[in-house]
Amino acid sequence: MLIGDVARRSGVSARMLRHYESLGLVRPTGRSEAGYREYSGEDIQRIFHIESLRSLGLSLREVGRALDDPAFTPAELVEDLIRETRERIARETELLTRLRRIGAAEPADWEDVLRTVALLQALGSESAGKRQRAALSSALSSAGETPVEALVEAALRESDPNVAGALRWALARSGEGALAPLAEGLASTVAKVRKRAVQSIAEIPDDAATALLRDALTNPDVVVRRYAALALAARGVADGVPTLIEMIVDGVNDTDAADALGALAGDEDRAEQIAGRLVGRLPRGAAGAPARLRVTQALADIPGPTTTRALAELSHDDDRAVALTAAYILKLRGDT
Amino acid sequence: MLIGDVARRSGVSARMLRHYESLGLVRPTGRSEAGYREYSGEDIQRIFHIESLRSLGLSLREVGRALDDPAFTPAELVEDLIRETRERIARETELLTRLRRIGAAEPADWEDVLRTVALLQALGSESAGKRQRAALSSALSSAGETPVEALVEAALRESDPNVAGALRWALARSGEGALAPLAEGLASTVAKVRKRAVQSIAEIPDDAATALLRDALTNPDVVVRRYAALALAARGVADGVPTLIEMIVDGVNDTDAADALGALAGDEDRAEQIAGRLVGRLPRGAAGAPARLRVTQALADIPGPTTTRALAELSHDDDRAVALTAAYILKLRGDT
DNA sequence: TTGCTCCTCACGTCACGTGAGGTGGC
DNA sequence: TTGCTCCTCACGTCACGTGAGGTGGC
Repeated sequence: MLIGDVARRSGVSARMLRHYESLGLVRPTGRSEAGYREYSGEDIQRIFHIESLRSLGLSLREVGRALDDPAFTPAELVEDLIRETRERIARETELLTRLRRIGAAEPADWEDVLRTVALLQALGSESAGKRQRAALSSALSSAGETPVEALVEAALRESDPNVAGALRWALARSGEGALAPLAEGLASTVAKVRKRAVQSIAEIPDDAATALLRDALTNPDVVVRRYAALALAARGVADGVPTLIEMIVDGVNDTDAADALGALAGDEDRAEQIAGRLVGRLPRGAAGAPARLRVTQALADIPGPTTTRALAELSHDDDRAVALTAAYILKLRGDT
Repeated sequence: MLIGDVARRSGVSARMLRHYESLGLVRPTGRSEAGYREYSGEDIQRIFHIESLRSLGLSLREVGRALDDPAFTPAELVEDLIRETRERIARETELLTRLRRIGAAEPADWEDVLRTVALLQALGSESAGKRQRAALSSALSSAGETPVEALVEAALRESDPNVAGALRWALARSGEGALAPLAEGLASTVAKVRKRAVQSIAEIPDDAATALLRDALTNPDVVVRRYAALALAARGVADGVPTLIEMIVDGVNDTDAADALGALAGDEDRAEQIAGRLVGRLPRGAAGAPARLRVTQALADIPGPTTTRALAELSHDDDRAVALTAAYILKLRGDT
């Protein structure tokens, strides 16, 4: 078969067939009188074998060794090819993410692109100072210029508290785009990521963030629920009251929780409800004394008759610290 | 700054800096008396810009246009880059799958590799004939030579009934490796894939396949449950009896289901149980007559006193077809 | 005779690396 | 003086594409 036919059937150009020959990969079995290359069936088989190996990513040199050097065994090379392919995929995937973020920022010119590339690079930098500057510059730039997803990713990854603060501030100013990826962060398998997610959401003022915090009250992670409850209380939303009360009973961040309850107790009806719930969770006995003391202290910020009655009773508590505290609070309230 | 310093700080080799210059990308602002290139701060900025754009996958030519041609706007090019990156990832992912399958077959030499490549290619071919030949040759080759995952993938995708049969046969002979990916097929979102998966498992004789079929009895897809029940009955496993009875009542593949029940009724106790369940599901009234007829016909294959009593009653059924059929079966059984 | 195929030789592409042979600055 | 840096010119790499200029077969 002449070279043109072989090229047509194999999909390998005549130029490449000659190139293969010059590398010693396929040597046509014969030549016609006029010097035309004549490929035999075996030659064509060989060409298909070359193409098969090339389709796996072998270089022409490697193909040559594979077909002619019996000591050149596949195991190791195939392993290398797998590793290299994985690495390429990882790199390309990372590139795709960056490109998508740049595209999403709808750059008007290449300067916009360069700014975004620099920002993304700085957000992912090893240097906390660079990350900090990037976060601040992103917070100060006008909305839509920074890829929000990248900010969220950085905020969920950031361990430096100063940088984290700057990133949350930038997120709070970045518009609604942040909430969806932050909601994903709440479902992360990594505890720190979940915590950073709820902290970031807590600093976003709008109603959608509030709704997300409400959802977070049913998050499987108690840390998330606690942050959500505190943040909701600061917005005047009482849905997190049971969580806040548990925090007081359990002695976890109990002064913050007590402050939050106090803030919610501005409304008279709600104050009565909170007082009732707090009193209902008063632990009994000597073992319960520390928790009883915390609940007593929390009652200090809750007005209303239920609290007053409870404090009067607590002022005769078996535990001296509880009794003294209750009496002191009662005196301060001036409604003994 | 001289070229060596610039190279060290920017990570771009001196050779490449000269190359950039020859392409007109960065021209150092000055030259020393001895002809040394002197780069200014702006030049270095420019170099970083070049590297930023190259990191996005722009060619040097594209970088040049981006930095110098105001009409060359990013939107379109970024879109193209995204598309091309996606395509590369898709290709690389496909390559990785092939490489992994080849590696898993543990080829001793490159001939093994070539055989596997050819087989994978044939299994994915457009030509049903090629797929058929590949399936048969894989079924006839010794175990471990064919990447089982590829066979499963082909079997779950195959619409030609002949090829599908050959693939299921190959799978049945391929060892246990097939069950895990077939189990995934049972959970596919595509109905046809689920059906092909259960049909393939049904042809694998070992106990693990039987266990998988048992699990399949609780599959959300009724089609899967039915195939599983039929296959289990053929293995003497009675767990699918309720499904088989529903098939008879609903008139879906009811003769196969009746045969399956008959096969299970070889055991005396089980025959009584099946008969009891069948009689319990006898629909009443004129509207139920067709289903009643199917149940009656199914009872023909179930021995035992419960069946005999039920048939005696059915032989006086209001529906003439039911009554005649019951009477006829009773007569055949010879225990009127 | 015409159009097609084949031949060899060789340059171009892309983003570089690596010399060779020579010179300037500390 | 020595070692370092810089200069220009140019070839090599990898897997090709694309001629140019010439010839053979139907």
